[in-house]
Amino acid sequence: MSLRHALLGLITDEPASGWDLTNRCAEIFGPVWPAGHPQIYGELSRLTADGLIEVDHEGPRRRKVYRVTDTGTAELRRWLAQTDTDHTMRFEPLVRAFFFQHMTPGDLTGHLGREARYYREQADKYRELAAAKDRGDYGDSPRTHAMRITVEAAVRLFGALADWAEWAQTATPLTAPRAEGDRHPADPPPPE
Amino acid sequence: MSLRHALLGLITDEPASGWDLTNRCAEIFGPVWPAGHPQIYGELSRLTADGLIEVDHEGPRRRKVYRVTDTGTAELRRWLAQTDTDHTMRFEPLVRAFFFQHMTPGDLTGHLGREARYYREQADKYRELAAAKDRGDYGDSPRTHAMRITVEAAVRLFGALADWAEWAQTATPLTAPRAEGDRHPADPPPPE
DNA sequence: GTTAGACATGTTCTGATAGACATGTAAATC
DNA sequence: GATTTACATGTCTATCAGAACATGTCTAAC
Repeated sequence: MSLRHALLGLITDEPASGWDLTNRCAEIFGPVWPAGHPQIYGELSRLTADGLIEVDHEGPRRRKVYRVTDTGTAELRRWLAQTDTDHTMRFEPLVRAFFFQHMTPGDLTGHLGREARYYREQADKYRELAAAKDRGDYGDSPRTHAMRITVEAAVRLFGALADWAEWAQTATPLTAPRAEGDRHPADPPPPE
Repeated sequence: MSLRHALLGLITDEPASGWDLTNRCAEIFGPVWPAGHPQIYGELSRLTADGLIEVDHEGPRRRKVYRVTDTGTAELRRWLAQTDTDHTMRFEPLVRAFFFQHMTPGDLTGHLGREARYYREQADKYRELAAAKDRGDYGDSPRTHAMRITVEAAVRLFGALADWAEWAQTATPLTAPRAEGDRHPADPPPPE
């Protein structure tokens, strides 16, 4: 359950409302840790109950602004320093890739083309996020250097996938030799 | 829910039991789509009920061997050809990385060192998997070329992360200039 | 013979996730 | 004045994932 710590981290960076956090999660974590507002509001209640954050009501609207407590800061740092982290990466496209052999060459290259475009977009998105930071678009407080390191990770990650998809498109007409009696599902049935 | 299709794909490659599939999932998909045996056995029941696979009892032990049906093959190909795929990559380390600024330089470099080692190991693991395939260690049926493409994706993915962690370690003593009144949580409190 | 380790298959419970449902306000445009 | 869009906060329910619980067999070593 790292949404808990993601929220704790964002609130530590600066106080924010549930609405803010919903948007910032979508923008910053995007596809690496998706979370809808139902989850976020629920987790905020729990964090408040546990005393890791506290809430102030602000403005004419009943807008709730959350601030981190000392306990919360301590917990964030404990989480960051943890050595036994979870490296699980749940990533369907890679699962799918294991079965590319069952696609026809045409299907496959079309598919890889779309993947390449998508990953390139994601890499660009994070590059843009870093640039926006550099311009100070975000009310720039502490996170500068560290932010750049992180964004670099995301850029490399998506960049590597984009490179791969482009390489795989040209490198692979799926014409690998096949064993006897080992028909591709897309092949016409053999004559009797 | 792509475990369904992962299993369908593996069974299409060759008939297998729940035990086989549990091990193959762990070995092949490893950290990109983890699945324990409770999930796998459950999904196999559902796949059987839906007529996508069928089961034979084999040997003295009540070992159940699953085979794909024609309906199952069709469903696999439908899934592969889908254009609106889910690109979500649930990846906690990247979430954590967004809050590196809250770590002390020492903590951070130690952390990055561990990350680098782990990712390098994963990349090597997939490289080895590809090499084993090339040697025909796996009773090599159809998946050769396609397998290599996939493994290449995994190698690049983990390789990019390893490169990043190594780069971040040397490139970043976390000494970025900080704004006035913007204390690092790990700093000693300022004198009164 | 018995014990240990690999093989093999399930259920159950708890927590995480995602989509749908539900409500209401402030500001800007028409 | 009415409508639309963005802001803002929640609940409910179904499904999914993961850990623990539970059972039993075959094979090889002792």
